[in-house]
Amino acid sequence: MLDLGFIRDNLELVKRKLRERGFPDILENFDTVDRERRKFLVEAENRKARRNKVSDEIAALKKQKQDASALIAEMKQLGAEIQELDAKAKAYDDQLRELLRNIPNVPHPSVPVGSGPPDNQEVRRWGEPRRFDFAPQAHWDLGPALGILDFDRAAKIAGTRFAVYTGLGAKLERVLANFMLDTHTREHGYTEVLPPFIVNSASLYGTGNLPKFAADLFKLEGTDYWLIPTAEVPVTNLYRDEVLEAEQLPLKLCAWTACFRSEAGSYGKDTRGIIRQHQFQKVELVKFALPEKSYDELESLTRDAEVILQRLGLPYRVVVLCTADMGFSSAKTYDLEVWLPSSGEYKEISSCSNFEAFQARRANLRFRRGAGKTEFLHTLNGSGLAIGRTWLAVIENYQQADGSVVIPQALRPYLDGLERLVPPK
RNA sequence: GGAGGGAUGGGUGAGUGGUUGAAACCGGCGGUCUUGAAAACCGUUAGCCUCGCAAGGGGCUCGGGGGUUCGAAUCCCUCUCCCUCCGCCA
Repeated sequence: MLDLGFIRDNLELVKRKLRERGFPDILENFDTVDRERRKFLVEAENRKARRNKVSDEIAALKKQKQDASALIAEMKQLGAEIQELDAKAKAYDDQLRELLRNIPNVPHPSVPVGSGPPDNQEVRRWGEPRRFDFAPQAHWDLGPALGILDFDRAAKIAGTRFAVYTGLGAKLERVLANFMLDTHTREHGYTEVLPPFIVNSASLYGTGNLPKFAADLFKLEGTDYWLIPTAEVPVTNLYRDEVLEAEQLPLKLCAWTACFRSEAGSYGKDTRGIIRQHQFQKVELVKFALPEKSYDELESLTRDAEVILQRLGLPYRVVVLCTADMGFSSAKTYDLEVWLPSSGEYKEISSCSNFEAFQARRANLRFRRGAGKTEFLHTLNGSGLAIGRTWLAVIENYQQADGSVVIPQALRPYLDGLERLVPPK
């Protein structure tokens, strides 16, 4: 949510920024609704001031056992007027809130203006894609051949866009989570959190997933419970409606969770393999930061996520998303894209964003400097990393001509020294 | 799932229709005293919206929403959450 006063004072600027994001008409009614709301509000409040004053007079008269019926009759009339004006003010207020809830964040000035993914800009590259002297296989062939991935039975027990990991495949998934969590908690100063995988709708409003993106989520029938699409939702909402001390910031949390996404509207996209699943696991990094520090924190959070790819020896690049490709709540986003030899391209494996005060306003996340006034803090998060996509990146990048997969050095201590996955005879 | 009890400011906790936006205590902040600190004492200490160039007004908020009333923290309805007991259960 944007600040109401900010929109009012910078209407043309905000309109231009939102046009760049692909929301050209969203503020069309803002000025009218804002003015009407305040008009009725002021009229109602003037009458309420009168009512409060007279109520005291009535109380005083009653105390002295004097007649107050004339005043009471007048107030009855006034009360009716107030009710009417309140209703009008509320109607415009509801309209304004609805409007505010549906306005995306304003991009940071450093974000490239663009109209789609081709306008994203590469920031840096790490690692050299390996040269294969054979045709590298895709993970959806390698995995089943190694006996560590089973799509057919997943389709039977659940449906499409699900996978079953078996044997060392399941263990590799588990071990990747441990490796990531250990790195972030031991070396990067994050505190581990294990939140619920189910949240209420208020939490989803807080992060900006609702009301606009309900179709992307799984809802539990007949309840106000939703499966989380990312740990960002429960973890960002941890301190909802609370006031933190400035000294606590930046507060750095990391969480392993399963994530659930309906993937409505992605038909035909990434249909093979485990790239796009209804359920996947992710280690998420979340920061609560001082406003003046949040862009430094975005850089360091992105670096924290990159370290995982570097330790695993997976080539990647960092891309800054253009205005049209950013998520609804974000002011600036870096995507980390890992090299996939089977498709010969870089594929998103992490998304690191600064939301500035956008989520903080929605979730009422504040802090205080000393005895000063409360301020909204800034929230950030990024995948560190998506585990399923890391799993397949390891399998594909480390595959050998004989169908085996070499285990990256960094993971071997987690796998009892195992050096290689070998297909069964 | 059944029965009962509760939700008040940063915290504990008074308050059952009319200067109670809210006592008291604790905590926080400022000050007096002190070589310094502690103690003691004094003062101060919510948020949001809105009018105004400002100074300064006004409105709303006692878990959320609705209602009764001239007037609601106080009465009614409803929802949410928490606690206790019973049942069930990893």
